[in-house]
Amino acid sequence: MDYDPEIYKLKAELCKTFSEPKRLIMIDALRDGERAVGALARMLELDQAVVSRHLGILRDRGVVKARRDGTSIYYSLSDPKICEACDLVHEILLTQIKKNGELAEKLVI
Amino acid sequence: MDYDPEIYKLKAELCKTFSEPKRLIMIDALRDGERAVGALARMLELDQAVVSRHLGILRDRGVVKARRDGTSIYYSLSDPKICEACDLVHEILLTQIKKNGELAEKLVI
DNA sequence: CTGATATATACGTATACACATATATATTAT
DNA sequence: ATAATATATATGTGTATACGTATATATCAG
Repeated sequence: MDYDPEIYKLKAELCKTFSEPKRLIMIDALRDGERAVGALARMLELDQAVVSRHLGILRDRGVVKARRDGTSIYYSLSDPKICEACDLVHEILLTQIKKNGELAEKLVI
Repeated sequence: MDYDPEIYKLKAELCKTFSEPKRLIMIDALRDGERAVGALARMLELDQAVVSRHLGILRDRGVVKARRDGTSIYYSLSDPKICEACDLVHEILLTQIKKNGELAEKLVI
């Protein structure tokens, strides 16, 4: 079997980018289009430094791209497939919750 | 905006499950069907304890399920969507690499 | 019950990450 | 040049996680 470790390391790093609740919320908030850092911070009621740091991480991993306009920096998703991936994770989670619900019912009986 | 923190926490935990190269390799190794712990360890040339621990993490997060047969425990993917999600991550990564390649070419010129 | 095989876990250690706070940088207007 | 606004980063701290090694548990054959 030839599982190229380098590729899997990169994939894991990309997944790690999605492994933080606030970053996932930010990604969803960027679905409708670009947002400036401050706008995102206010919208999500998060500290400016926190938003900036998380956006920096997303940018370093190529998940979002930045565009400067004056003093503001606008961030947007770099690939529509990122939304698809998040949707899939959502579906997987819903399936899990549903299964657990059924299991809970069985245990109650 | 109503971003339910609980849901995003669960999503992030699920993504965290995918944030480890060895776990991603294991998931791919389980695409063809169930495998016992020892078989996986030999196949991937990993320590038994390491494989067991990672499988335990995947199991706790509902990514794989376990079936005992004698002294062996066979693990398999719990949801085909997990493969789809990994495929999407792979595509996103390839797109990134391609973009970086183009950028590199531009820089060379 | 004993030994053999398969799997899981406990412990110590090193590393990575997220946060709060404070500070630095960059751009524009005056 | 200076002030104002927007964004980024540095530092210290607590927490999580992955590993290697050793050990524990579970199942079966005899």
